[in-house]
Amino acid sequence: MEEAASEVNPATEAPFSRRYRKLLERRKKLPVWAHRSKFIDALSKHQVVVVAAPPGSGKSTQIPQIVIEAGYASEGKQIACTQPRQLVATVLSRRVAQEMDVKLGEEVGYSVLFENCSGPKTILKYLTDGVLLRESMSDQNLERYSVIILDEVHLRTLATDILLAYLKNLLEKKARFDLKLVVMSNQVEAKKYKDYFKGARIVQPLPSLHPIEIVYLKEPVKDLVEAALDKVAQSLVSESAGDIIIFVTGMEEIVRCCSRLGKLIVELGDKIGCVNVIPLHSGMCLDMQKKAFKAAPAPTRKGGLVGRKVLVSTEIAESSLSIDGIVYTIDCGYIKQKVYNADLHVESMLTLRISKASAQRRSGCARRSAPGKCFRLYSQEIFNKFQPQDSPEILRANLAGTILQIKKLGFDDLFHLDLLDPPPPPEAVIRAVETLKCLGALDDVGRLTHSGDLMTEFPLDPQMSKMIIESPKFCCSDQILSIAAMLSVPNCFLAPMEGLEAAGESKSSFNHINSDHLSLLNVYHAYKQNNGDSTWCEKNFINQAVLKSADNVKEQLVLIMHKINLTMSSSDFSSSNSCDNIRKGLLAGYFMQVAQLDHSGDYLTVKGHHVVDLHPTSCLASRPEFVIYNDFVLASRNYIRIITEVPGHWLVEIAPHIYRLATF
DNA sequence: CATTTTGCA
Repeated sequence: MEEAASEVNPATEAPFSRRYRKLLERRKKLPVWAHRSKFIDALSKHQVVVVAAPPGSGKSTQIPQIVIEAGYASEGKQIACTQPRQLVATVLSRRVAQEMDVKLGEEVGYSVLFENCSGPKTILKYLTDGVLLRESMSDQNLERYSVIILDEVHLRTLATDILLAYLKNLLEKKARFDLKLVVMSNQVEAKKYKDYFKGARIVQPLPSLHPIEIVYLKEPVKDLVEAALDKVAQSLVSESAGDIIIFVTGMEEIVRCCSRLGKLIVELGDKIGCVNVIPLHSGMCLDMQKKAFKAAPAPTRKGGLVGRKVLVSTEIAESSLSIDGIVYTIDCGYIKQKVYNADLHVESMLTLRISKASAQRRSGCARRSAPGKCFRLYSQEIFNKFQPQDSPEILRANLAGTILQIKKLGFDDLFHLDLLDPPPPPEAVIRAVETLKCLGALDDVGRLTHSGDLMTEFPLDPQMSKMIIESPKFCCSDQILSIAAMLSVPNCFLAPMEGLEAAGESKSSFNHINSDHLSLLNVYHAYKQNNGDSTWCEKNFINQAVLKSADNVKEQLVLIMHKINLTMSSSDFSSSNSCDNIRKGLLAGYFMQVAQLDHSGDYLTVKGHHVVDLHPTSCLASRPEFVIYNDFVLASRNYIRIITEVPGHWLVEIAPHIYRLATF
């Protein structure tokens, strides 16, 4: 339906404060606003508008503002603006709240609400695509929103792909005449989204970019961290002022890079001004991450050398994070990704080449405030061989959790959704359905069971959700929730270069005789007993930020338990059979991830018959006949990681549909 | 003996 344009309040009638109106006046002078009226016009005539934006055009803050200004926040409905990353969402929230004269409301999970200053009405909400997808499970028509803005759609997270298909279906079956959808992607991919949503209109804002100079290496280098440091030194000493961002692949490189940087800065002495080195990765709490947005240090004395900020970051800073002041980007050209192989039923971490699009986003970080410079630690020839776009996550992910969500959303399977690209290979889907059937989430004909329905309430892997909903049967809900929380945050053990030995000792003090899961629980309990004390964490080489978030996760999981009326039945951890019960609880979810000791002394996974080894970090003292494992890591050898010993007869007891007496 | 990206509540 083409709704009447009269429903849209003209901007002038909107009850915005004087400060906000002034801001609008100023914004209208920026290039992107030259297309303001065109955008509003498109929005009033079309249900779907695709914004084909060059990076750095400021669309993530400006488009929502234009939408609000055009009066689409009326009638008690909200406007959702999704971002692929939580960090981006919260930072943008703050920024927009500051720019518009708007109160920052409560922070709910990962989303932030705004209140229009003239009244209590909620008008804009930044959230991640995953959260919006979860919301649609309980609010099938997404009735609470009048406009949904999907940002950075071209990054193609699993949630984005499913959301796109879901929203497309919602519009096509005409469930929401009044819903407006704004899809924001990069310029290259925009047409694809226009064609996907029939009748969509493309709007193209102008970039507000400074030029960027790109420098390639002529020869390949041995050590990327050293090569990066070389470029940092060069930028610090001989290039003009401006902050630096270094993209590396992982935590280990970040730690190494930061410590080398520290030394480098000392060596350079008074040739340079004050330098702040800021690591940026997911194992840091939000507050620490937000430090990245603080301005570089001021010169130590008047007329002294200008201070600089050096960010050492993973992927997390790559998309739409416009950190002001960055002038230099150093890009290693690699990314770490989890890739799932459905045939082998194995997930592995791979260090892969980035795409051209990704390389462009990385270099784009450096051109927000001034002309920038990007050092690429690879040659032009190598760049030419990069894939043009990022690989969609849906093609390389374990789909079990997604299929479960899709069932909950009321679709028979993935193939009934009109996906943007050809669907993932049938093997991947079959594997996922098989897994869900084993877990009892789907019945023989593939319908969602009661148990499966409960599982969809948890934002976790199906095995983990299963483990949780089964936990009351083994009187260990509290402990299982703690373990689930510990498993869903990054590794909490610190291993600094200096003090590696002490760190190892401290780690083994938490060891449980036959279970890494229980060792993790020991860490959690010790952390709680010490009230999260930071000196305790430091002394024990525990990453406080990680434990903090584990604690937070656990709290959320407890809330979900209450919400779905599952009783938190747990016995005291010190009771004699408590450890056995917890291990049974683990098995109730992870019975498909079992490995058995072979005659030859190797472990074989029960599913898939892969030869594996216990990961060297495991605390298991012996080599028991049966172990359950949390994950399967493909590295120099096949390792299973986070392991718990289980007696063979438990398998038959707890998963009789998989293990029969005859087998053992 | 080998250490892992990001996303959810």
